[in-house]
Amino acid sequence: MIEEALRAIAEPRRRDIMRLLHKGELAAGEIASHFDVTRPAISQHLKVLEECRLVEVRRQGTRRIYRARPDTMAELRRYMEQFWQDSLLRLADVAEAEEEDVDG
Amino acid sequence: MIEEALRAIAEPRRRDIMRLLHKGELAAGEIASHFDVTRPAISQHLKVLEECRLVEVRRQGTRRIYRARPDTMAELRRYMEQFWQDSLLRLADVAEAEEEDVDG
DNA sequence: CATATCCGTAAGTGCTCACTAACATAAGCC
DNA sequence: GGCTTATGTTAGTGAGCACTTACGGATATG
Repeated sequence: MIEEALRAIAEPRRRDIMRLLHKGELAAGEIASHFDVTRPAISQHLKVLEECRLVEVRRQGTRRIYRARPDTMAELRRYMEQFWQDSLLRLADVAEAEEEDVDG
Repeated sequence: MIEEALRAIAEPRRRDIMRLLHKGELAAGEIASHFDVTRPAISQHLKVLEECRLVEVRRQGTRRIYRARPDTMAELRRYMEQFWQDSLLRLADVAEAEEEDVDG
């Protein structure tokens, strides 16, 4: 699930959509009006974002209001933080070890 | 460039490769031996990771030693942090505003 | 009910990509 | 120069995906 969220976020257009929603909730048509692609294309992106729980929808008359889900955003952030730590901290250790090799 | 790095990282197999390299540098064959896919598949992943500067290579005889690049990792991390902030902080504001709406 | 609005869905298309199998390249060893 | 080792590259394949066009469904309005 978090896997899907990461792949969803890796797509530029979907990040753009998320950035829009960070300013507040918007109807599907309002979101689509910000882009050059057709409305169905945005609708499909919204479906992907909804399925990985990065956004949620509520209906208001004929309109569908989308909003970002901070909980999933935070979850994804923690996942990435874990990845950075498994990376940067250990790489720092590696760098130190290599310096010792050079010095010794 | 940072775009490509994010897309590269979004692929599970490439994250697995990066996690291996976080423990220290490895030859291409050593990396491949950790996975069930063929060696060329790993070689192509390594090429992608190298092109977006997430890893770097050095040659040692017939072997090619790969290591992670902390600078690009850090750059990507900053990029994502920016994204989270454009997200979580603002969404917190939105939540407060909505609570006020409810209360008021 | 008829119409307009807002929006999702289905079908089709072209592109990207992860993977495999086969070949090519480069360095060490006899 | 042959032979082995280690690895990259090429061609081909199947799947996924972003996009468009055409259609369907649900809700307000007369």
